[in-house]
Amino acid sequence: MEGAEAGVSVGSPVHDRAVPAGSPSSRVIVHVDLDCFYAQVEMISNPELKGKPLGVQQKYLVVTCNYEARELGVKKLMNVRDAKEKCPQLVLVNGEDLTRYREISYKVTELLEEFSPVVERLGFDENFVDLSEMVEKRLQQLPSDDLSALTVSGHVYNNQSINLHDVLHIKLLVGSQIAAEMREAMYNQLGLTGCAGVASNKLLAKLVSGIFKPNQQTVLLPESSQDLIHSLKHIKEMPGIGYKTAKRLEALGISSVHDLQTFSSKILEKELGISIAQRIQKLSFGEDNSPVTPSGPPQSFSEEDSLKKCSSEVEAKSKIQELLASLLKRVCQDGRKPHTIRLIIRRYSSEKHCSRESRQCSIPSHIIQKFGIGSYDVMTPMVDILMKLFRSMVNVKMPFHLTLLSVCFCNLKSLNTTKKGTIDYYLTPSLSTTSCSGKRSFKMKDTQMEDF
DNA sequence: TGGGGTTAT
DNA sequence: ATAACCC
Repeated sequence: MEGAEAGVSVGSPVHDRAVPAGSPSSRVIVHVDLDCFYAQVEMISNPELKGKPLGVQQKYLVVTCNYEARELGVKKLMNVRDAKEKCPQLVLVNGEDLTRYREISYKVTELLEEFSPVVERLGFDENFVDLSEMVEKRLQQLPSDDLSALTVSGHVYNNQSINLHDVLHIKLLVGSQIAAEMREAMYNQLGLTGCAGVASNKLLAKLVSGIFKPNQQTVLLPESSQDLIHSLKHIKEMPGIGYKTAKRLEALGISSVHDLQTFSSKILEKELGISIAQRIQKLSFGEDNSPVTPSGPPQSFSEEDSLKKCSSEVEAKSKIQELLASLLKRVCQDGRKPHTIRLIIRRYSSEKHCSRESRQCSIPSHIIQKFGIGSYDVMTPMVDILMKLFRSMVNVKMPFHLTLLSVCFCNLKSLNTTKKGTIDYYLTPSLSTTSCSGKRSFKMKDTQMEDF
């Protein structure tokens, strides 16, 4: 029954709405969430840290910490001074350089992609995987009447009992087994522990993954989804409802999930716009039809540094050079070439919610060509471009006070899709030179094969 | 609040 | 280019 529903409807849009949407083909989604990821990476790098309360520090904040530290009262995003006061034995490591975290983060995503290619990253430490197809295959290969041998892996939300005659229960149960295999693989191959949540959509999978917390997993059966969403004490805890939307909802007298469920749709649409209103009101019922969108390689690379005070052009230039140098290494390893560069600043302001300003421009093609090679200095012309962007935002003849500088490369294009068939393509240095440790793997090879 | 990311407008 | 969201 699922295969027939997957087809694209040929009806008019009007009919698509009137018809019950071709019935909601049931999905099995897993949300995988690593335990205090940065702290885990640090303990792998330096095993002597294991067993001690450990915090990862960025500037004056403890951005994350291990469970030993949490038991002693340290919280995420806690001020270093407060953390040291609460927990004088706290060991701190600097986590401002994200390189190792980023590398291991992508190893986790790649490991999950081996189970099913449909993996969506959320930050460095969370992934969604659509297990629907895998579950179908496993059920088809099951010896006919052997359902009674199936067992759930991990916890069942609410301790709800499983009905082996209910096909949705069976699918989710198989999903829980795959989730356990994923966590086993993460531990055996990468030494990482994490939680998993299995449910029929991303919202519910994410919410249920946090129910049993370090290194455990939970499956949500459909009959308990209302209990799960009503366990949220405030709508701000609903993924997809952020700070701004929560404030606007509160102004309307909406603070609980139940408030949002029962609020007038018409008024909500008028207040928030039809798009946000309809999306978040569906979320309040636990409904989320958003697909698991494969993340693939990153869309952008950026490096930023927050500063106490940057008030001269010379200071800015030297920071920008640092940021750019790191970015160039990353871009070189990636193998793709950025066609756009952006400079972002944050100006000091007493209490206004610190917003950022940015200016971007395309990178001249003669510079793009030079990205892979070491013989030509790409720093100098890029710094010149960035300083022009800088002066277009900051009047350097007037006093200024910046608290953040950031450089972003985006609009990344693969070598083999840009101007293929031109002489440039065959002469592109980074495919033949040794200056760049070509970290490109089979994905690039696939597209190259298609091209030839 | 750090140092990242994404999508929508 | 900004604003919202996520971690």
